[in-house]
Amino acid sequence: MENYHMLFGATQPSSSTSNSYNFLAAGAGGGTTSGLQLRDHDRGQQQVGHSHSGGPSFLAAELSNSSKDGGASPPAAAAGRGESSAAAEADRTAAGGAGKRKSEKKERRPRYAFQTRSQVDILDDGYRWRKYGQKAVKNNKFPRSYYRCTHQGCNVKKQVQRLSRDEAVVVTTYEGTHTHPIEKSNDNFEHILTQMQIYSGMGSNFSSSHNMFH
DNA sequence: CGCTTTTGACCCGCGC
DNA sequence: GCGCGGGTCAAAAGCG
Repeated sequence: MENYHMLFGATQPSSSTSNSYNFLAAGAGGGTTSGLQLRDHDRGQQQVGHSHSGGPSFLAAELSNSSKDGGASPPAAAAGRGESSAAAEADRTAAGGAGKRKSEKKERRPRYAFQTRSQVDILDDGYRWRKYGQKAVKNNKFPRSYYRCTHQGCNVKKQVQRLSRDEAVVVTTYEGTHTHPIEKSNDNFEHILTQMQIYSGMGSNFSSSHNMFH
């Protein structure tokens, strides 16, 4: 499909009081990353959706606006104990004491947030995910679910959360890029569009859906 | 049977 | 230094 390049006006760097409302992920070939406020991210998104040009990417606002986390959140960085996956982490080393995080070069993990309106929490994006955790976050009444791509060597993670404010809105945050092709046909992708509508918290008039993907 | 989900514990960074 | 909040692991249960 084409690229639905919808960049937002980007707006100003806000960061002033209240929620952070900036960053977004651009999608598609014309992708433009506008100011992302997320952490690393260097590869500038290499197609999230594989050959399909990534598909729509949107941003999410207010994932947690309590006191901390004005918009940036700790980059994960493989904490956990013990080894974890092969990919590159190893930092923690055996010394349980201070896990200094030196890592030299491999830490680039782009993050993309989408905000969609859907009745089902997990949208089928063509990849297979295994849930590895679920936690309740402070300001939301709905728990946040953590998924990881099951493909070997692919450390893409994703977390899904529903806003307590709008039960209809589901925020999906992807972290990392897939290193393998999708296993499902993309036709399905259209199907997923049927079950949700892209929702933009800021503009609100992104035209409403369906028209953009035909 | 194999794999996914479930669920409590653990761990870590940061704020106080 | 302690506590909170959040992210991940790992063991057992569930489901196809």
